[in-house]
Amino acid sequence: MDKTINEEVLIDLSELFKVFGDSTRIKIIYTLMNKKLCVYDIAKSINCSQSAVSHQLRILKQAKLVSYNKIGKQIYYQISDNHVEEIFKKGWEHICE
Amino acid sequence: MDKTINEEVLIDLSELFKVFGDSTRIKIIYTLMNKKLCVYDIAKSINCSQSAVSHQLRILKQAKLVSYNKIGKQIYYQISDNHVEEIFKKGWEHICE
DNA sequence: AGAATATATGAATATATGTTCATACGAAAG
DNA sequence: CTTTCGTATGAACATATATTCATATATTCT
Repeated sequence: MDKTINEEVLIDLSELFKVFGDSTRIKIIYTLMNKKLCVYDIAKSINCSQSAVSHQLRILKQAKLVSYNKIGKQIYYQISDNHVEEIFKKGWEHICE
Repeated sequence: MDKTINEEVLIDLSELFKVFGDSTRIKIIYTLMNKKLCVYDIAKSINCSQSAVSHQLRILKQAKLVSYNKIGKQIYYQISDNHVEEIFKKGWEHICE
């Protein structure tokens, strides 16, 4: 393996997939597809504690898989770009075949 | 979230991505793209011990991401289907933009 | 059959990770 | 300005995971 060019990218890639590789986070991603939701609604939707969701949202934010904007007291989260949904869908296809 | 239909699939999906979410495994996948290799050559290629590679190959086999066939003493591994490369590439695109 | 080679496996260890609980922070409303 | 609501955060705990080391298994070659 060409260390200078690829190794670092491969590590980044594994870290990207690691973010998708948790059931809470993948549920959050799924829940946010095509809509914005605040933390409380995400938690309710995936039947998980507010705290756990908040922790996982932090990881999703750091990985730039979700973005957010504030409206009043609430913070609305959304999928940050199309790649996220594409990766999700490719995985989904693999599962469902 | 519709528990009866989707929750289980989402868990499966997270487990699929979890397999991609390790640097050793993603290196193995990358190394196997477009070619078959035996365990020793994989290990040499990604600069990792034979044992560690073997352990990770087991996980990749279980997830049906790689398949293999025996030739003499050696076992040649390969990517099991196109989805694997597509998922890899989608992630790669996300990283490199 | 015995030696050598290729791979797999189990136990042990260290590390990483996710959840819970308690609490802090910040904004809006009264 | 105090209370309330929504969210974030830190510590603690339990669990999961990856690697190493030693060894087992299996196949080929002499």
